[in-house]
Formats: sequence, C-alpha cells, structure tokens
Amino acid sequence: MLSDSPGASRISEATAQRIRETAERLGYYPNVAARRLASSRTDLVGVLADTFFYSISLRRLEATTRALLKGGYQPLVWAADWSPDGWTQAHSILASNSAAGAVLLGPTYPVPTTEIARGLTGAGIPTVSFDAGDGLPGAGVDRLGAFYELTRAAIGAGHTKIGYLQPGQVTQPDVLRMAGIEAAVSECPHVTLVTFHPFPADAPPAREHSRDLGFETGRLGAHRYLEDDHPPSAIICYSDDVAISFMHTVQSAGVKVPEDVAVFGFDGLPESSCSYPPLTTIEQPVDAVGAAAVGSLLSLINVPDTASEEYRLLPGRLIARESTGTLPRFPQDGDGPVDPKPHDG
Amino acid sequence: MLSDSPGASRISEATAQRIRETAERLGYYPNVAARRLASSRTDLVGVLADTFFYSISLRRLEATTRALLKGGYQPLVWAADWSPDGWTQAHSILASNSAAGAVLLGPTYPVPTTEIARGLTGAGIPTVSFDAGDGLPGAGVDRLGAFYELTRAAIGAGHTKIGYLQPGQVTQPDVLRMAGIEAAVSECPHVTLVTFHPFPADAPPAREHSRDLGFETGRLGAHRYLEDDHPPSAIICYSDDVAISFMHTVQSAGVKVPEDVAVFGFDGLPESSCSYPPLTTIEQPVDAVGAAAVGSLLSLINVPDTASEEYRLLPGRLIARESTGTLPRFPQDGDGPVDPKPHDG
DNA sequence: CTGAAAGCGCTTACAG
DNA sequence: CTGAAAGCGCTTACAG
Repeated sequence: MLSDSPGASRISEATAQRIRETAERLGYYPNVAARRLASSRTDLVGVLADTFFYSISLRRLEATTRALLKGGYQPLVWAADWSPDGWTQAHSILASNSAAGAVLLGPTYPVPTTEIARGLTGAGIPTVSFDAGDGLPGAGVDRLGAFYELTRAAIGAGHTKIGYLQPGQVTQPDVLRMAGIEAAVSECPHVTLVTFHPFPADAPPAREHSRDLGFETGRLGAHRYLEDDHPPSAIICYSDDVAISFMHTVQSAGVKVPEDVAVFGFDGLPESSCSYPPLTTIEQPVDAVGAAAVGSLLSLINVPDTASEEYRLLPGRLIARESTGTLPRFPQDGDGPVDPKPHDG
Repeated sequence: MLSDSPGASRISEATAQRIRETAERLGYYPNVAARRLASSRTDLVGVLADTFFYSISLRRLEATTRALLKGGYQPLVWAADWSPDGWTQAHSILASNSAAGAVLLGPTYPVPTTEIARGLTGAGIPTVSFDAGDGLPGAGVDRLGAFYELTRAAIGAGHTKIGYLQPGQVTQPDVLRMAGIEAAVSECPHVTLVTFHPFPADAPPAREHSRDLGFETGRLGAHRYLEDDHPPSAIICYSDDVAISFMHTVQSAGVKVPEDVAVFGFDGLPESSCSYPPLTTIEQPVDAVGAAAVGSLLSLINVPDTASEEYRLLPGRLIARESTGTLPRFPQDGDGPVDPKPHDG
C-alpha cells in the first residue's frame, strides 16, 4: 500500500490515483497493526484523566480528541478513576501500544501530574499537560489570573468580606485559584477572605455522588454559608456547577442573589447563562487550550530535540451577568474581554 | 510473552508469576501491534457519533468507554461531525484497525444508523446501537414511553393545550418522542397538541452555535411561544438544555413558570435540579443503557452465531419538580419511579 | 506435552 | 531510481 506520509512519492500522481481507486474497489484497507509493527511508530496518543465525571473534563476530552484527530492521531482514552493503580495501568497500556505521546487532563488525582509525566517521558513517551498544572509542557487556562480577576471584580463592586467555596480535594489547579484570590485580597487591606470547605480536607471523592460532585459541593457549601453568623457578601465558587447549586440552595433558604450575596463562578459552560440569576463567570477557552496542548505535544513528537518545556497559559474571559449585580468595568489590555451585557439579547 | 487469555495455561502458576515479575523488572510490555498482527484479532471497538457537542452525548461516550474498558476492550473514538464523509472515514478507520466491533451513539445525522450499521456488519464488524434507534441490536432509553409519560402527566395536571418544542433536525429519536406524545394526546379528545419548530425543518446544524445548540433551540423556541396569541399552557421540550433555556427566555419576557406555562424536560442531567424553577424531567439511565449496548456487542463478538438482533429498551425515571407545579400521581408498575419531592432535602 | 518454524502485512534499509 | 529481501514481535499451527 502506498503510504501517503513521505510527502513527495516515487510514483506519479496519476498512478497513485489509480491505485487508490483500485484499492477502494477491492475494499482494501491498509493494516494498521502491520504498519505499526513494521515502522515501530504509531499514531496513538493517550488521553488520560483521573475521571470524566465532570462536564468540564468531558469538554476537555472532546477538545483533545478533536485536536488529535485533526492532527492525524488516534486518541487512546483512559480514566484512572481516582485510583493510583489506574495510572499504572495507563502507563502499561501506552507502553504496550507504543503510544507516540500522551495528554494528561488535569488535575490528576491522587497521583501528582509531574510524577505520572516523569514515568511516561522516562519510557520514551512525550507527555503534555492539559490544565494539569505546569512542571511539564502543555497548556492551561490561567486560573491564577482568572481568580485574581474575579476577586478584583468583587472588590471593585464594594465587597469587603469575600468567601471562597473550595472543592472536595485540593489539587494544583485549586492552589492556583487560591493564589489568585489571595493576591487580589492582599492588595486591599480592608478586604477579608473566608474559605468554605464543604468536605473534610483531602477526602477522597465518594463514587456515589461522583457524577454530580460539583452540585453536591455547592449544596454543602451553601449549608456552611447559611450556618455562618457573619457571612461574606460575595462568594467565589470553584466552578459553575458549584455556583449554580450554591445559589439554588441558599435561595431555598430565602437568601437573595445578588442582593444578599453576589455569586461568581468559573468555567463558562452554556448552562451558566440560564441559571437563576444568570451567573457571572469566567469562560475557559477549552478548545484553544486543547489545541495548544496537542500542538505542543505534536512538536515534541516530531522534533524531540526541542526542549520546549513551555507551559502556555491562556486567559479566560470574564462574563458579567446578574448573579453579581452590576460590576464596575476594570480597564483591561485591549479592554475586550469584559462583557457587561446579560446573555440573551 | 504469556498471553493470559487462553485461560488454563500450559505452565504452572508459580512460573507464570516469576515471568511476570521478571517482565516488570525489565520494563517489558507486550507489543500490542505485533499481537494484533499475529492473531488477526484486536480488542478495539469503535465508538462512533455524529458529534460530541452535547452534554448527553458526552455522557454516552463516557458510559460506553467505561463499559468497554471494563470488558477488556479499547475504545476507538470517532466523531463524524455531521458529515457523510465522516462516516465513510469511520468505516475505513475501523477496517484498517481490524476493529472487533462498533457502538453507534445515536442519532447518526445525516446518515441513517441502519445504513452505517449495514456497511460495518457487511465488513465483518459487529455493530450495536446506543440510543441510535432499533433496526440493529443494542440498547436505548424508551423515548416513546418517556414522552408518553410526560404527556400523560401534563394531561393529568389539567392541561388541554400542550406544546412540543422540537429540535433542529428530525432524527429517529425525535420521531419516537413525537409518537409518545401523540399516543397520549390521541387518548384524550379534548387535548390538542401544537408543535414549535425553532429552526427550519431539517436545517443542517450550524457549527457556530453547535456547542450550545440545545440552549439556542430553547431560546428560539421561546420566541415562537411568545409570538403565539393562544400559547399552550404546558410545553414538553426535546431535552433539559432546551427546557432550561426556554424557561429562562420566557421568564425574561414576564411569563411565569409554572403558573403561565408548565415546562417538561428530558435527560435528567444534574443541572436540571438547580434550574429556576427546578425542572420536571425524565432521567435517562445512561450508564445502564451503555452497559446493555456494550454487553450485547460483546456477546455478538464472542458468539457470532447468536442472531440476537435484540434492541433493549430501558425505561427512564420521571422526576417531578417545580417547573410543572404539582403533578398528579399516576399508578405505576411497582409505583417506584415517581419522586414528587424537590431535589434538595 | 513441548519446542522450533512459519507467518501475520506491512516498512525499511539494501543490493542491483 | 527500482525491486526483492529482511525483519518488526508476536501467535499459531505443526512437527517432534
């Protein structure tokens, strides 16, 4: 079979065309297994995650798959399901399949991303991070910047006591969120920060409500908020899921959003535009991050000597909606991202 | 390498154990490509969809992947992206990879599922349908039954003019929805049905808002509703996305839900519990359907002579919430599924 | 029951 | 530039 990869072939285009036609007529398909064995190269790229239970991780999976397919690679999907053993299995599957590379969708819980990446690159499998934190090449949304911006917006709107609703497990992305919030708060001495931990620290996620863990987090976080005698007037939530569920639960208890408490989300999923009230959030550029992460992997595969250990940070986009009341406009570079209009026009 | 598949091996367990230990110490991994080439069998199963743009299709992808991995098979993911050409490519990828089978995640637009399945089974690739309609083995949620039940609930609540908000493209699953609604309506002569088509019939989906097409559908459908001089008092929506967006848009125009219009969804995604008001919907048993579809594929692969052309229909579960006001209880088999309590306890 | 040989369908150096 | 041979790492029939 003619392999179309080596660019300029040795045979004429007309001949190649005739071969292709004959091949199609005969129902011939090149044998991928034989090709891989002979060339000792594959077009397989592992797409590894600790879980695909959240909307946002499924979006990442989709973005990665799309970028890989577009680049001529086949995704090899694997979910470790929060088990250290799962990551070991992922490694052996990639090794057995002679995978050309791997994309780690972050965060990788409970095994640190850098540890997994070290194992894979040590086995000759170039590995990049997709929102799994730096320490290896790849790309991610700028969480620190995003949460800095959310906090600045809350402060700018006059809030002096700001709450942060944390997730169940503390992973690197969460550390970045906290860092962004704290950076903004530390600039304003009159502003205090309180954190809400809905789950016991570092509790492993329970499989029972794993599929709507974000919603459960928001619900439990709302109860912590309601128990608070002097609750903050603004709450920054880990994610949109958490924020939507938080609003729903406190509203059931008679709390008004945004009058009593302004609520900020993070992710920018479509559903955030139809929550009650519509959610102020920062949209993650999932497709762009996926394209950047895959792009850096492909260059790592094709030009192994490029020690381009770069981790690209892409900015999120603030979408101001009713859940925070009116937000002041901050002067921005280019002044593009802030969109004070509600979603439906 | 010792292949663990043939069950009782020729060597003792102790020896096998020593081999495994040595293999691990040496960092040996069996070469999957060589194994596939030699045995002319693979553990690859195609997971094919027209798109992964919707929350529910990503959930199906996740359920299928999980079931496949659990059964010892590797998913080979492919999205045709609404292109007939995409389906042709899917076929050649599966053939080139000597895939052991395929799961079609429905609906397959614009190529009919049965046509794709015929091509694949003709090429020796057993194929099942996951919510892609019958005509081939597999499994799906009982859409006809679900929409019958939703309509019965609306009628039971006293609505005599019921609206159905259709999606952009009419596919087989949508035909089943309509059939369920019409069956219930035809039983009650005093009830009339009106349908809302937000998009021109059979318009191909626009890539621009493909990722939040459900929300766009709800928004446009709401405008049709608002233009109506004698609008129905109950609206059954194609999906949760559509319903949530519909409610949001009509509420912006001053319409009260459920007082002015009762809204019914379908899917039972977590976000439906936190909409405003919380959405009455039917939950799809995605994991169970995925397990059933994969189960039927595996039996097709392992026992090819079983002409088990069965398409299993799994029932959805009605979750009554505030978007429809109080719903009367229908006597049910076992009387279990109806849950009149709102989500948060 | 065991071991050595053939062969799966390609790619890749290597003679011609 | 072209064609025939070797070989990728396994599995599988097939002699012993």
